[in-house]
Amino acid sequence: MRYDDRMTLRDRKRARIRQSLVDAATELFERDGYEGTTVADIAAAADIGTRTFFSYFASKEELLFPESDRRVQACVDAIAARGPADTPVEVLVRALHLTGADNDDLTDRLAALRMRLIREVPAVRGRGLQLQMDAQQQIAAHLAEAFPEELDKVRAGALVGAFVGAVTGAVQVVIEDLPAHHDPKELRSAVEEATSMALQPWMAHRAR
Amino acid sequence: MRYDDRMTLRDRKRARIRQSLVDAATELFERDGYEGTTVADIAAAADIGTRTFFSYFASKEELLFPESDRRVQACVDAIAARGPADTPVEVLVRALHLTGADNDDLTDRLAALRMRLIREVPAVRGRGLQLQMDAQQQIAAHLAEAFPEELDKVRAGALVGAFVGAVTGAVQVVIEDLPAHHDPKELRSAVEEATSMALQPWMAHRAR
DNA sequence: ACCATAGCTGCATTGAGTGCAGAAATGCAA
DNA sequence: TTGCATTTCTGCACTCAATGCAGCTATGGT
Repeated sequence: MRYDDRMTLRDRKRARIRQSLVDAATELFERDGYEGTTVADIAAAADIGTRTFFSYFASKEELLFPESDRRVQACVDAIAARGPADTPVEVLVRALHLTGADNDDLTDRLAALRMRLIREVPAVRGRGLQLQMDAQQQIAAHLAEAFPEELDKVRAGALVGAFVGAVTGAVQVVIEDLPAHHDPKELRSAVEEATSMALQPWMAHRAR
Repeated sequence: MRYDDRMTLRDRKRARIRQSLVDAATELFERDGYEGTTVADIAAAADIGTRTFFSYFASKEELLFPESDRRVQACVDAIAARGPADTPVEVLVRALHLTGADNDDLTDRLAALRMRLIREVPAVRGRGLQLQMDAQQQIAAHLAEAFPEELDKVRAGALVGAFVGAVTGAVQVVIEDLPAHHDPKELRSAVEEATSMALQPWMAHRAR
């Protein structure tokens, strides 16, 4: 038996189908819109039974947030990789900058679609916010653990919440003001600008 | 025609039915749980047709957030009522403290239920977060307008986001650590503690 | 008392999501 | 390869939220 296939056949097949569901959904959402696409359509496009869809994704919205864990994991890793002289704020700034900049080329199309649907479809926005809150909580827990002397759990929650809230609040304003048909690159740079603007107070604090 | 009845009969009737829907929902959610209660049940308890329910509330979740505008309005008013020497941070701290403290006696039961369901039911949490974001955006817009020299729109978004995010992040941690069967008063004081803890960095800034 | 209109209602329909039970595919051992 | 145990897939039936429509009822103004 080969070892370098990192999964059993079952798992590889499963991963393949999962991916093809995301691909099919991306395609269909772009063509017919989110509400105009049914789960049955997506399942059919990926050639599985409608019922089976729900053993891959718990809901239609989840399709837009595959690997939501990855970003959180990256943050947690960034916290774990802190230097001995780092302050919580420094670590957090690094972690969040990193999170905002992880756009792989492959996921780019999905990311753009997601951004648009978060604006337009309440159900999607709701799910996205929920995932964000969950991520915040995990990050806060790890941060509190990493700096047991400087931060208790509640303070860590407040700190992370303030950071993420600042970025989100700034990005939201920027997105709203963007012309309806914007260049994806334009959005990307606008988000980056908003992010650094939001984090600026803390950066100044760091430079003291 | 009497003038002191501040609405037409139609509107008073409508308001009465709306309230009785909220009351019925509160009752039923407490007794049978959120998922265990159908919209049809609620409509029946308020003695209206199931179809009619949706002309009062756009969705089942809305029942838990009646008058979500009131809080926003209070914040906006607080901004409008600023003194000439106030800084954005000072105004915002006042506005948010006020928002957190507006528990009327009558809405108390609903507020407790809402808090619980936000924790337990994803759909409710999602809706709550959405309303929060909308509120943030409105507040940010007004704040930017009130301090055109100190803040542009993006910075206002970041500032408000940071405040609300800090409070929310802190509160979330507190709520999570609370024993399953907690005294409502306990929760209330915990939330207040978390709030002031979250706002502390800015209060210090103000005191300089 | 009358009429125009706003609001209420039942009916039918769509689509998400779940439970269940049988069929099919897979992993494993001989 | 064959056979067996277990996981996964799938169709079917069902519940419930939500919407469109068409007819009915109640209200407000004259």
